[in-house]
Amino acid sequence: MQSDDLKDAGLKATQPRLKILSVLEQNRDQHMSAEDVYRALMTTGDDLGLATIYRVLTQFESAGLVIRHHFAEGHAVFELDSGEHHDHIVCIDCGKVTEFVDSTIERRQIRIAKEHGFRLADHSLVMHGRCERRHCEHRRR
Amino acid sequence: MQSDDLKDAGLKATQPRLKILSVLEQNRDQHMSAEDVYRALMTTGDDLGLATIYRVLTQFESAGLVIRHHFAEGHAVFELDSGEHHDHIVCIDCGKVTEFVDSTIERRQIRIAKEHGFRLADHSLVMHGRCERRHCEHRRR
DNA sequence: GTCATATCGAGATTGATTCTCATTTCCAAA
DNA sequence: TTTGGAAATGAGAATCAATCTCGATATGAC
Repeated sequence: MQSDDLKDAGLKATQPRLKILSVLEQNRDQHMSAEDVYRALMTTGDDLGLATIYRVLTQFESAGLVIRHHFAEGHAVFELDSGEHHDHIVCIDCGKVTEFVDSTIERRQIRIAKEHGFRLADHSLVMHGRCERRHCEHRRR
Repeated sequence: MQSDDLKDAGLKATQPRLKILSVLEQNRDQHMSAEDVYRALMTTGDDLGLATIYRVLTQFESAGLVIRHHFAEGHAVFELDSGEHHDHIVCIDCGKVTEFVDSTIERRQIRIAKEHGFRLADHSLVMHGRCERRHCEHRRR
């Protein structure tokens, strides 16, 4: 049950937090911005304050429930932490995000980081390109 | 001569643009934010408006003179386009940026992108990690 | 149920960046 | 060289995402 997830994370199981967690679970395949979560809750009649969304998402991040990404130039996006590491390709034009894992790159990544004096403990890798035209119908907001 | 660089790029060779270009050239090894450029010019007594810095950097980017990066969460940084492609590792703690090129990763990168329907024409790759403690003295602003 | 405490929400605030528009600069033609 | 008009600049207002403040409210241990 979700309220246990929250308690395990050391957070009280409040209505707002449960609602936000629920939205994230219903959109496991998406990367949602705070604004996205806000709007999703609006449509179901749960209008939480935007400040709360930001605060709770940050708490979730600290608790290891979600991962925060800074893909595009603008706003941060969040995804539930599945526990399975993966990297991302982001379309420069439409913002579409695709996940992938490539063991060759994983390996070299760690090696290169080490060569340059970096510990990749908390690593992430983002590639930027342009996706096929047909995906670009929904332009970046 | 710098004014020719500007003209070749289709930009009038104005004083502000020459000054900004000059700052970037004097800091080829750095990644500078608009604010950094602003402060650098302050110290030499050339106080351009911050709006001008932002506007000119954007023009330089469109003209292909500089590359804009969005490494950390906050502000964008710029570097003169050397024409030689390279990728970056950014320290999560102090913001230190290191450049590298790895042909294995280059190759797989293109392959992976293609497999996922992306054209990597204008690609960039950023890794995030933590650099050796001793580099972290100058904390991120 | 009661209470101390954690949490919430609305609105103010911040920080980076962009926009507006009156003034200034550039440059090519006279 | 002077001049006219387009392009560029600067100061400050506006914007946008995100954070902070603080009085009001909900949570959960007792």
